Amino acid sequence: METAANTLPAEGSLQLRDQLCFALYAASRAVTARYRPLLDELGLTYPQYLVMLVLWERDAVSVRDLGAALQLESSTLSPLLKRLEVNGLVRRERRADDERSVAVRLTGAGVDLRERARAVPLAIGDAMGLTPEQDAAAKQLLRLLTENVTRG
Amino acid sequence: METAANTLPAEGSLQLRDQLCFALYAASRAVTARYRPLLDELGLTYPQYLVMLVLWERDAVSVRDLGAALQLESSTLSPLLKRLEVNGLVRRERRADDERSVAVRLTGAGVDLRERARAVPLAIGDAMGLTPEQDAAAKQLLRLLTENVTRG
DNA sequence: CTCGACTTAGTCGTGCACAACTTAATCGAG
DNA sequence: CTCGATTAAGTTGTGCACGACTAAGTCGAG
Repeated sequence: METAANTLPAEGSLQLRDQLCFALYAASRAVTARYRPLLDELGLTYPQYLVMLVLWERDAVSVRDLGAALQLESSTLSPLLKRLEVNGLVRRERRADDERSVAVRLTGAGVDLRERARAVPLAIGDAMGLTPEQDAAAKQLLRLLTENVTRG
Repeated sequence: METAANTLPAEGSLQLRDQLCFALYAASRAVTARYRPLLDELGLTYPQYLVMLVLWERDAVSVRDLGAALQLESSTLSPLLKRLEVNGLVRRERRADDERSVAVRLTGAGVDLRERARAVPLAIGDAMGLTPEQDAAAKQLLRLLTENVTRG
């Protein structure tokens, strides 16, 4: 309900503060920054954490399917997965039935990390400080936005 | 084939698709990707475009004030500004009254680029496809989220 | 005036993101 | 079966982002 004193949403404004894109960019970096100290404790970066979320849901995922889930290119995932492998959280092996494909699997350490990670979304949800209604509304709007912007 | 396609059983708090943080991260990258071809025409990256937005509003801004406006560190801005300078869009000069500070100023080409950039927010706003009410609601939620997550 | 604390830009190292490209494996029309 | 098209993963180069650090200028208490 920002009216009068707050707004001048001119058509085609080049004002930084008017732009949804900047609010989005700033919010995304602020949230990632908030995750950083928590994920440091787990030895993960934020994109690595997202990969682990996928693997904790369903193990033995191809690089292709990881990319589909996270909307990331193999050129981003391949080095990231190599770092996760060096850190002992995943293994990679070519699939026998299709040698082009690589199955990414959790190691014991990768599986074990899940329990320590359970506190993370709770802490972040707390820091976000949105009501359940606001959280749901934000997710809905962001998914709509992503959908529109991706297609079109 | 055999394994499930894209079903999402909502059971745990570590589900990727339940997390606002992922919706935010994906939306931010999707919007930036949408900007890319438009900004390529102007010879700008998305963060460079944000810097230009600030300079088009108010010229002769210090690196410090750019950082405050965009929430970016000097370690991000310094190389970015150097690239803008190489591309002929800005000049940098130490302030006479405080030699620590650097004033970033638009060149003629930098000023001229503003008119060509006017079409960009219109095209993006169109691609986002949100109603004015949804756009306002998203901005409000994202600013609240950023505020909460940054402080706290 | 002096010297230590603070401020401002900037450098360096690490890790994303992504476009363009490469390599290797699989598929499929003829 | 064959060979060109397609697909999967990875490599390379560029440009953010940010933490840790550095160099240089400014300020202020004594």
